[in-house]
Amino acid sequence: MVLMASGSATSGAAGSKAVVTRFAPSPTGFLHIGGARTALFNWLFARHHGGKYLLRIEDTDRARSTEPAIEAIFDGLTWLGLEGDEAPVFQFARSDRHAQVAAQMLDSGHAYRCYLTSEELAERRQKAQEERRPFRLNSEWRDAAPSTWPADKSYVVRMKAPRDGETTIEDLVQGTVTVQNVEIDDYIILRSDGTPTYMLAVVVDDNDMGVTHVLRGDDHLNNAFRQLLVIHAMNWDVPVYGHVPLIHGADGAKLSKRHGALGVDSYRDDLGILPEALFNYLLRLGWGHGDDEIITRDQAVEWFDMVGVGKAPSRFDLAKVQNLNGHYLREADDDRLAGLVLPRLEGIADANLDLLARAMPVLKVRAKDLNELAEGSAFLFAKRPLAMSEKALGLLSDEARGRLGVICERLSGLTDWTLEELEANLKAMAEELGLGLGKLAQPLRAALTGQTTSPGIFDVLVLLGREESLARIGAQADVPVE
RNA sequence: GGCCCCUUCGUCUAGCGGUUAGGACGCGGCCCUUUCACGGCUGAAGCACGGGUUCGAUUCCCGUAGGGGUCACCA
Repeated sequence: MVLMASGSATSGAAGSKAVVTRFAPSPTGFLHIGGARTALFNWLFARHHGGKYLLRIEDTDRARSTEPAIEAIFDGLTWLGLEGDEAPVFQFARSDRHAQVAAQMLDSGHAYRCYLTSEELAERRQKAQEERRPFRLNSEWRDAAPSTWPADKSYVVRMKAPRDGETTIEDLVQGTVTVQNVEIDDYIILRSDGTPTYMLAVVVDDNDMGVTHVLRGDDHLNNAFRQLLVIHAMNWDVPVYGHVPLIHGADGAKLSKRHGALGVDSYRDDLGILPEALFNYLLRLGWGHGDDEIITRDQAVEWFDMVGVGKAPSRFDLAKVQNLNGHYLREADDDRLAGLVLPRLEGIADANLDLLARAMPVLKVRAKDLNELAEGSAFLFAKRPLAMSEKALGLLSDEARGRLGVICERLSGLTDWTLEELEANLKAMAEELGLGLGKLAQPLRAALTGQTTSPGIFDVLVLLGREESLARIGAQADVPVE
């Protein structure tokens, strides 16, 4: 071994090459939260190291892959800002190449034709289970001479896994992981119809795409050992692996549809979450950087590294997503928010966008998501007579209605309908009547919004404008007897 | 069940032999206040258990328990 001059040292198996990562979902459903985080980590890792981040659709399972799923995945990735650096690769389109690699391994003796049928396999498995011993394939076709190959039967192509020794992976997340080779089975790389399986395709494509770092869910950790067989058989470079722990539901069980495993589109459309909030949340799930909680995209790129990724699975916590979302909502541009909220309001014309945007500063501090924002802004567009909530009605006692009459009269004489004027007047009025401002503000709030909670009452008055405000107050007021 | 992996407040995490075990979400209290929020202050809450190693273990090693992943002609 030659010692390198200090300063020119490189690190890692693929250290001398530019980093290439990939996110490779199978289009059998929407982009779920775990997939989104895997994509995020791959994107971040590539950005951090100044490398490339690629997308590949693993659609070799023709029966389960669907076009809508592909669209949903791209849609989700785009929303989160995790588009690939190059056009995505569709795995199925490369099946000739996969078959070619399989043929090569067949020739070199690393793989073999296996004429065992699914039924025969199932029988052997069941027998093994009945005898309570681990099932190991041990196909009689593994070393069969070509002369014994039946001409009239279809076959699958299997890898010839070593039967002794052990294999070790230096995983970026999991550390050193060693598996006895007997645990690795002669898995199928070509189905009986000649199509490649995922196990083959993933390795061929990663190699051909120049992927240097394979970062994926740790449900693939065992697969890595199997995939190494192909890599070694083909004499290809071994990528650096990083198997990230899975995300579980709030109850610790595997994420399923019942446990918050919604598509990211649901977080956007149903829960009203902002992409930057989900980005931040996903980043912090399984990864940490000191005490930092609110982390921008740029900071994430600067700080992210796989050494910060924990080995234990983490639970998804919607409350924290919403808290984060509240933060980003407050930070978000008002026009942007108005645009996002308007479609959530039934039958409100685009012309109201301006009012919505003007109301946003006082609305967004009170909301955790776009739905709450929409609810909070509903009073702006309510038609008279206003629907009153039960609590609001409770605020409108005879006494309160009387006071509303006084307020109505007083405010209608106001020359300037401004925050300052309104505030000065109402406060003066409260003092004159010897009341706390609340005694005036609460009935006023009820009359103006039909609710007991709203933005500051002076803000509400200004937002609604003179005419509408007076009309709403008047509708609930008893005109004082002169 | 075999194999692999994991274990710090309820949750996400910081910690990388010596700390009053830190932060955040959530929860309680107080302050601010026209409501609700926001914001500020504050409180309760954790090293799964048992052995080692060590002058000293949350930290290193080994067990136990618990959890997760994986064992397809799915990916």
